[in-house]
Amino acid sequence: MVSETKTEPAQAGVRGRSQGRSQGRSWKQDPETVKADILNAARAEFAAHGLSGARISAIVERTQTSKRMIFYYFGDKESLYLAVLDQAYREVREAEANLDIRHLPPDEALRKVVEFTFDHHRNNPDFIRLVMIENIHDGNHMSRIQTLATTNIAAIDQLDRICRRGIEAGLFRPDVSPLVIHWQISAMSFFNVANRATFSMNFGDDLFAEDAQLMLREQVVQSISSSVLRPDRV
Amino acid sequence: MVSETKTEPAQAGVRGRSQGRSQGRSWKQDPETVKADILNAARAEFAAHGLSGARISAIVERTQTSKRMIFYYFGDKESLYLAVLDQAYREVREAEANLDIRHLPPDEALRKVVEFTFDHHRNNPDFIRLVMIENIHDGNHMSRIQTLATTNIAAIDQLDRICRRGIEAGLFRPDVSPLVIHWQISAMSFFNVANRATFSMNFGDDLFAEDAQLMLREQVVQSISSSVLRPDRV
DNA sequence: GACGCAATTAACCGAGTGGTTCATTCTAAC
DNA sequence: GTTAGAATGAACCACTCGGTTAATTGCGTC
Repeated sequence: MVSETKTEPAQAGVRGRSQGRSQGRSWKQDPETVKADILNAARAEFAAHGLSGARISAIVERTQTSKRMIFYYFGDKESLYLAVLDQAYREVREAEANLDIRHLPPDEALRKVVEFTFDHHRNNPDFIRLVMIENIHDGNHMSRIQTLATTNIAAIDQLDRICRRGIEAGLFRPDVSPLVIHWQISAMSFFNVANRATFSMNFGDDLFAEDAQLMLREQVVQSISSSVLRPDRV
Repeated sequence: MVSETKTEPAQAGVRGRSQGRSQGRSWKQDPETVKADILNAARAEFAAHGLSGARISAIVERTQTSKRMIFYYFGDKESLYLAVLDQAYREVREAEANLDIRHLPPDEALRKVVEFTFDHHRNNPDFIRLVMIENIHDGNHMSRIQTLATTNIAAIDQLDRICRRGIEAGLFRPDVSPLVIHWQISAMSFFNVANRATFSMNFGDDLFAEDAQLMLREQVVQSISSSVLRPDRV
């Protein structure tokens, strides 16, 4: 578990990069890489054990750096946690923005969004765990992140555009609410990852096999569709 | 936050009970009450701050007892957490068992189950938080609770009976899966409470006003219904 | 090539934490 | 009333953990 990493051939790329700007540096004095290294280690540790459960020493062990560096760059544990949370949200927003569905008909666009969200959550369990943890803390740290409330509305905007198009096309009910749709999509996609442990302990893990997951995803698509489509268009 | 509670008139009923058997005792030597008192305090503290975030001293403060008593009765922090979790699940199962829907037609019975779950989760945020916390710990403690896997299948059985009746009546699709239905109901009911903090920070708290919650609940009912009902019976 | 500052290291620290020791008090049984 | 054992209180303790101090090294600059 400690993994001495002595004479590791590939050097894990952390100290071996620096190709961006100051390339070819010998071995030290590389703040950006160190910061990124710390951030990644911290993300893993916080996601695994929560804010209070995470140990600075454990973060250090996941790192090529020393404990001193963590406080040097991030101040204290809570600020580090905040930085991790911020970065995680930033990445998710970025991924969302790269989903191009403007050319699709509304119902197919909606399906795409559902499938994307479902898959994305599955593929980013650490992000899910960070959100779980932040909810345990009643979102107290998140409130200190600016750029959140503003940019995260993009997800709603996307759905809003789909809904408008769907209504115009006479395909969707005229009273659909993008916010509610988003709530439903998130709920099932999130729960699927977040509550896997307790759910499968209670009811078995059949639903988490690959084929069952595909089936569940399709179930979510159907659920959302039927709340959105006009009764006569189902 | 500390609340000295000195000369509290009603004595909070903790030391004032003892009517069960050894009634009228003066002031001490009341193990069952003390244990229950500790358990309640611990539940609140663990639900508020998680396993590692919870402080024994904070639990003591929520109690009429001393720290010594906690370890005397429960051994260590983790065992206390386990006892809390166990009791919480027990209560939920009990509540579920009291929901009598055998006399209702299948579609109405299903609606009742959805509404019950949605409301129950809303009304028991501490339970939700405990489950969230346990999921952060990958269900490692829960696995030590016996009586779980066995008795919790009751929830599925209930749905299974409804589904069978629905299929027989030609009302439900013949391929409905009670497990999947349960997954969907749980997902939305759980998310609604668990992720309230982050969701409302991102998208506003409109959905959590009382009327909006009623609307959401109805939305869940509709969602579930449309996945279950035969297309020609919607 | 000395200066100055950023980056880094190693050792250290005090508060807070889970948990314990030991003596005392209560209660029931004889 | 004595006694045995459960229940309780007060003080105590070892140690973990977040955070710091102070000294050292790398490196661009004049």
